[in-house]
Amino acid sequence: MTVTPAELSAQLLTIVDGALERRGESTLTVGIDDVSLERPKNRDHGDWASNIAMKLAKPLGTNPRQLADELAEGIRSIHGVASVDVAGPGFINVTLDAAAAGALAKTIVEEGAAFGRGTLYSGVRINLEFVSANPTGPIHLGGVRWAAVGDSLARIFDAVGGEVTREYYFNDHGLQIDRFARSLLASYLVEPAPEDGYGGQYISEIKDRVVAAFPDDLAVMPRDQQQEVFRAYGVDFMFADIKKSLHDFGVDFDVYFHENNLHESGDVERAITRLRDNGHIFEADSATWFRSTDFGDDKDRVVIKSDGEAGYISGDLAYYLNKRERGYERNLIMLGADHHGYVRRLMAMTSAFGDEPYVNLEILIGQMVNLVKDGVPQRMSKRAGTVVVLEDLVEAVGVDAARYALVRSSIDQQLDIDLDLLTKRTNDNPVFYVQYAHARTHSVARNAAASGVDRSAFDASLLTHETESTLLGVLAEFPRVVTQAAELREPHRVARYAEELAGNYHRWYDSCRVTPLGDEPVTDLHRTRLWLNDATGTVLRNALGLLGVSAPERM
RNA sequence: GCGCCCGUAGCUCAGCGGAUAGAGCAAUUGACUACGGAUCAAUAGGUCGGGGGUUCAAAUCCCUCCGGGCGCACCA
Repeated sequence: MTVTPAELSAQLLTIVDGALERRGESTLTVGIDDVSLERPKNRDHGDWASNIAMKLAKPLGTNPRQLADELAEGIRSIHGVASVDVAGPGFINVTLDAAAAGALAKTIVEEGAAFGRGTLYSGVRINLEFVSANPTGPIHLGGVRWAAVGDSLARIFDAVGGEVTREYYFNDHGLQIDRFARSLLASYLVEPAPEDGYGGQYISEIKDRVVAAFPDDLAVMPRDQQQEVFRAYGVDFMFADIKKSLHDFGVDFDVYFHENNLHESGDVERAITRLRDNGHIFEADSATWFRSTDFGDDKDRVVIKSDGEAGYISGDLAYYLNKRERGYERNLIMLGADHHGYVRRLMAMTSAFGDEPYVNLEILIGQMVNLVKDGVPQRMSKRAGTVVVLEDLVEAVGVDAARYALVRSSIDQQLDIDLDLLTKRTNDNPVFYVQYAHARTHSVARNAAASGVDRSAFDASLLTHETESTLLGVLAEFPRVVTQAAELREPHRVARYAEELAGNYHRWYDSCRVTPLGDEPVTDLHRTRLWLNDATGTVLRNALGLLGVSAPERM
């Protein structure tokens, strides 16, 4: 019978409640989070530790060690607990017996891909918008980061029961697109690129494709019609390219939402009307404004400009309402640090619609990606030809290495990408360390089969080696890591966990053999270890899966 | 000036208010006639940017100062 940290926590909660009851304490409530056990860094402190006695000592007006002793007494009677010690200022250290801890290996193998999944967002409809790069050029390094992180986050939400929609906001309305069209046209007419336009090789390539695809004679058309052709065809081509490169990167969106729809469907007017009805709209300087300062924004925002055109925020208003009407209770948008100024106005909008900011709408701000060469940050410049786009990155290091490098750091941290480093010194990217560990589990399993070791027996009490109990402890943490990554919106936790697991596996491999040496007989210890080996492979595969990184069986 | 993020080992970065702050790379030294050496073991390397505060306990929370990045339009 398996003893998981979750079960242990639940039982500890009962014990704590009992202690509170004996004291006649009714005002103090203790939740499951308060008693969640942590894995001590130091092995001498047992398999699991709780600080609950220290937390409760003060409100109860008691001595933490005394309380800990009392709780420890109860914990000793839990099935599978080998020993309980009270240490330091009042830590309760729990050591499991080998059989109870080791049973997990079998559980994991039997659960397979389901191990690690949770229920945090069961049935919750989540809309996760990310990348959303303008279709005016290929996806740059920054956008690639959001692609990797966003997709991984979506996988994690899915793993904890969320009904996730990956959404790409396709900005096909407004000035940027005009500039793009004018740039294509200029290229076609062999004129210099517009001052505010786009340059680069891809412009001329797209131009050629438009010319090839357009059925009629472009040359005889008036200039404004030519530009319209380049706009319509060019955007489609660019967009198809973006879709394809994202797909090749392992990122597929469920919804590509066209901003134009919001303007054409009347959603924008409806959104403004709704705000007006709620009294949040005013007229000034012949423009129409949203009084966002009523909701904490630092200035009011123009929704209809004095020239009658919709202000930028109008699209956001309509888009948010549209998402809400499509039934998403949680809407997340990932943006780069250069957009962090939007957060306040978008939260003001959320409040103005009567929703709860930071709950119904959440903006995840990720810091910028720098291209580094020989330790020196490179200014990414189109003219200097130092722009790195999605395809460049994948071509240089491959999808797995690229995704892993982008997802293993906190998004709060600026990220340096050194292509030479990632390419030449592959050890600098721990993805290979993790993948190798996974490949090794399969290699071991193949050898085991060849030596006649199978999973016909399982005796967890045999898993007594130090590296085995450590490995089991790490395996047991996986579900919590996934849940925490979902709660905090931090996929990098899964990557770091995978590295830790891989390290513990390698160490175990080094000291515990699954296949017998020479003519030694096959024993139940070998068979049981095969379960542990396979369990580790399963968890490594599950973890890499959450990152969108492959788990090769051979390397 | 205001706002957001960052400052942890030589470098790149983890670190959920807890026990002796960790990993990879780089450095030094070991381990293959043992399931793959893309591995493992060991050594060295830290005023957790500075200063206050809260707490039984602070890298973690609060205040402040100093550095670095980014942003503050009737542009999108």
